[in-house]
Amino acid sequence: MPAPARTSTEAIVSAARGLLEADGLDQVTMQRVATTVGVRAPSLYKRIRDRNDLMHLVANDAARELGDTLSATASAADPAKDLVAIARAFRIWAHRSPAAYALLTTPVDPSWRVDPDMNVYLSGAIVNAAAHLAGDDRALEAARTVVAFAHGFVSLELAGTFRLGGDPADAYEFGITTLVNAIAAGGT
Amino acid sequence: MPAPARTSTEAIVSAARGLLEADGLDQVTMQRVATTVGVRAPSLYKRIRDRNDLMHLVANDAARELGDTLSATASAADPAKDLVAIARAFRIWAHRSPAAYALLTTPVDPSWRVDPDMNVYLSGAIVNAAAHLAGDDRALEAARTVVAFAHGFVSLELAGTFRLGGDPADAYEFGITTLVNAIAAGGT
DNA sequence: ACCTGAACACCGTTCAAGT
DNA sequence: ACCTGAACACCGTTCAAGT
Repeated sequence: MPAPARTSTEAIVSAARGLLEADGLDQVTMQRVATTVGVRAPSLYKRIRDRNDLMHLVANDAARELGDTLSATASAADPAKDLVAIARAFRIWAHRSPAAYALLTTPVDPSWRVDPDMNVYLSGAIVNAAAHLAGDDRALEAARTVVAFAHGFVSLELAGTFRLGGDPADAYEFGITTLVNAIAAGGT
Repeated sequence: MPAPARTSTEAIVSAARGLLEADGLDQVTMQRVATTVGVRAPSLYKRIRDRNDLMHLVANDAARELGDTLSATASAADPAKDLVAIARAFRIWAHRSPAAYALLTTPVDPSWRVDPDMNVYLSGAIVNAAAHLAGDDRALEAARTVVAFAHGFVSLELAGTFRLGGDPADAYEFGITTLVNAIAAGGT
């Protein structure tokens, strides 16, 4: 009784994320994921509990990737510049992975939410830069404000809700800069 | 050959929205919607094209309702106070209809997006107040900034992404006030 | 130990047949 | 003109049977 493992959890999550970004959420079916990794649907249940669990893993995977990106952006030299650079990297990542971004920020089912510790990791770089800029006691508040604006802007932009006149990149840059200046000045 | 209309598009949309808010998006099935309005699933297709069309109608309905709420909030006396009051009403509405809010702002399928004119109506009160506060030429920019922050904050809050220390209502109030002040001062 | 076909309970959607 | 049961192609998930 041999047991040739023909796939892996990693490959399954990666396939699901690929389908998500390419064809949208409702094309991420167990059957399509299975055939993508070269196996039949029932075999997936050896590695994941169910489809909700799979979506949760995909969300976590995207969060880790975004967290890595933001961490790699901070240079720790100038906190104000870092905060702007992080916000910029945040928007660029979301534009590259719009479906994963939506999954991450607006889980369709509560069980899809990323793990708490992953959320901490995800916001680490921003909170760190905010602490340097605004002081430890105001770090969370400042980080929250920046994240709220950045997420709100990107989310509306990706959803196509913006009746935007000018260049969105300029508007984003302007909003973030204004916010960071206000934080540095002790405003927010 | 009589033809007793046993339901209506309005009743169908209302039932769908009720199910959405009560049991979540994937409980909004054609069968449950149908039995809720006292009919069998195939009959729904006499009034709506398909499930995507139904979700689109639900999103539009929610947008109209939110638009009504925001319009009713503006008093046109003090634009700065109006903007804060509108932002407050925005958050309260979202908290009362979290599932509809998510549907509205993050459509799972592109076909669910609210109609362009409904989007204009939805942002009307905010743009109007912003115009009074910042001038016509900066109105859109100012409105966009406020909406980005408000949506971002509420969205993260509802998704449970906030590692929030203090009272979120206070943090929201503080952020909006700071933003409105900055706009009034010509900052953003 | 992993993989599979068959089966079950569900979907969305179509359509011929009823009134 | 609207409503319905039956049917079709799909889901997610379970499980006994294969190797």
